[in-house]
Amino acid sequence: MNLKHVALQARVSTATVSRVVNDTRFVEKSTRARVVKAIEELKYHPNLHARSLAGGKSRTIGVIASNLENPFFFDIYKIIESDAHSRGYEVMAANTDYRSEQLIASLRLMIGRRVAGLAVIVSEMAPELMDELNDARIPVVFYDVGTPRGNVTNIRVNYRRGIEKVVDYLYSLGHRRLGFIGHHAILGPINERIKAVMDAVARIPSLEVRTAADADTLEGGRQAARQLLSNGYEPTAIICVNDVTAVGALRELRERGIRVPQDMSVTGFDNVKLSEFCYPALTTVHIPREQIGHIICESLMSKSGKWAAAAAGIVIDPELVLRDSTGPAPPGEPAANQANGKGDTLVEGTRRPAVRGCAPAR
Amino acid sequence: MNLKHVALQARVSTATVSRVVNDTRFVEKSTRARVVKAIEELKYHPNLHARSLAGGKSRTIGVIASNLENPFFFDIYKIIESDAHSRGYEVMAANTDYRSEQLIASLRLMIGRRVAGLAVIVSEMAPELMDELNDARIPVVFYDVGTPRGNVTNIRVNYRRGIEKVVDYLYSLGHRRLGFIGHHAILGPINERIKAVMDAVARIPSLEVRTAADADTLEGGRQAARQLLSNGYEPTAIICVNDVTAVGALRELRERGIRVPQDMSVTGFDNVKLSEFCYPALTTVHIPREQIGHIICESLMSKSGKWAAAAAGIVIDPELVLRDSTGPAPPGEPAANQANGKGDTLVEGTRRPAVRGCAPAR
DNA sequence: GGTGCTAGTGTAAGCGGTACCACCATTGGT
DNA sequence: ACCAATGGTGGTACCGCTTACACTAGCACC
Repeated sequence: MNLKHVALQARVSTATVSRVVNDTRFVEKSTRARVVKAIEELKYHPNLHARSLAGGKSRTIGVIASNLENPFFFDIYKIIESDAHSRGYEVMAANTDYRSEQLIASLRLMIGRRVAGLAVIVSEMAPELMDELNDARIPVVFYDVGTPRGNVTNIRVNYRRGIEKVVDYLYSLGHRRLGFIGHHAILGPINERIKAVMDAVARIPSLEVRTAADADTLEGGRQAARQLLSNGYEPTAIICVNDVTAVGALRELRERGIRVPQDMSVTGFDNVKLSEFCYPALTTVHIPREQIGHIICESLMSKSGKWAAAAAGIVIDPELVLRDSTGPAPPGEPAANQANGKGDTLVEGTRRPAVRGCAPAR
Repeated sequence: MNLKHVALQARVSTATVSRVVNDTRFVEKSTRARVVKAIEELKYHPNLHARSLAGGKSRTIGVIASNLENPFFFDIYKIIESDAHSRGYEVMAANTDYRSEQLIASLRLMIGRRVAGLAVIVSEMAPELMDELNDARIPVVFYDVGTPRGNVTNIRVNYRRGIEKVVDYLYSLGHRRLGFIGHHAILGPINERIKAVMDAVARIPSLEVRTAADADTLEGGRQAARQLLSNGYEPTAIICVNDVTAVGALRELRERGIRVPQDMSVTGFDNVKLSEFCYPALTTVHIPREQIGHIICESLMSKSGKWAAAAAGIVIDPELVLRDSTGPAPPGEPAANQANGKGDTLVEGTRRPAVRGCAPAR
């Protein structure tokens, strides 16, 4: 069951067995064959803990995400995993569920495992934790939180700019009363996102907005929509913090007999695959998850720190993707300025001719 | 930054530090305080590899799934994770992407890490691997593959029965030409599933069916639907291997102007949350993922093997869930027997009155 | 005043590998 | 014939931690 047993069986020393297993140095063919045979007979599987301990260096990189259930996170995870595998690394994932205690636990776990690198893709990040991480001397990449320091790289998305594009676009369609659907995440960045929405709206005097929040799930989006619409407030467009919650909101609207986009426009965020497959397809904001994943791997695993240094300040400018869930504000609303005068770079999605009358009868 | 350093700093022995860290035995208050202080000052994080190695026993359980991107797998994973955490275990996940080499790699990884238990939720499983696992003396639970043996428990879903219920239901609605959308999984069980479909159809003489397959993703479902419909074959109902591919198929149909369920009925499988949120909501078959997750944890982590023994033969009988994606076969089809005479247990989903005319104009 | 507990602590033997070093044959060069 | 490489192998000191065991006080009990 361990090296010694195999060595005994193959009548060699443990060192030689180790050489065979790791394919290092020169081992005579016949000896190697004996060892391989012994390994198979004894069904020997090297103890990875012992290996890591003795070897000192780890070949695994950790990924901590807020909610792997959301394809946004999972897509990034997958990229990291495939990049890592192709370089001979393993990947360990951990979910925080937006809970900071869980983040702490996961962080300590990763440090305890002495991972070779760590990607932290969460919205809840306390400064103390960053210190703790910094002292652990592990290469770290943060997405969307934290600040670059010694061994930590930082990738940011200009979320604010993305929201502005959405708001401007909705404004150009004549929408004046907006709703925002967020998700529960008590700490920093999410509030920062709500703030981004508030600020984007505040730039334009005639706009107003109300917010609601629930879990970062389909059901959460639905609940938030319900909450948003339950107070007599009647927005003509709902901006959702991401595509998943947007799909949740779509369902609530459908069940209320509110047609999208005729009666109500809805926007998502992230441009997750699902946003193309739901009905109606979501107007959303594209976040280049693939690129993000690659950058993370690059700065975590490339020997030269050059790239990492370059990436230390990377900020991504997201693009608007137009699909079928947005349209002109319903008539009876304040006169609309239909021109899209903002000069934003719009990416035309797989948009089809306006769709009519598709909500189920109540 | 190891035990010794801490011991030195706190002027105690390494054993005492270990006792403090693990909260075992009796350590005097003042001593403990000194140690804790030293730990914090030195930002000490115990090396988990060393711990596992020295301790001998592991507190982590492994989960290997075919495609964690599919909520079916992820839901089970989440249950396992939460159950495990509440018992003080860690969880390590691995994805195989339906690739058997990846399965082998993941399996060896888990064995190498000496996990305390292993849940294998995949469709690709070669017998040799089962042997290898069996010899590793690790408690294992298989979902849907393998056979119970020494330390392996087995959970099965009567997939065949589920498919029969779907076929019978569609038949009762007058459908005679069916399509089946699967996904690429070369090995055993999936073919077994296609076989289940074939058999279920073969029971009823007037039925015919054709199949298509692509990846287990939204896009894959769409491609498979495209493939299915591209040969001049005109089914009136499409049975999908799971909800995700069904949602993919829905999109393809929508884009072709084929109305669901008026022109075409579509069914999913699994009853994933998404199946309620897509449009139209999917008629599907409920697989109790929560129960499955709990059973897995129970048989992996309960000290008494009683439960495990009981679970060794567990077979789950899935239930049909009716929603909006199925309806009577379009007129012009062979006379339909509208009665649902099969006496199946049907679960009435959140079904709303028949919906009309909702596909976008082409 | 021994004897037997118990609480509190130190010592050191592993856990299963890795990797450095030493050693022994062969070689081949001079 | 001698020495230096070189291929192939064994010996063994760690890696950082847990844990059995030993030891020391202090205290209650005959």
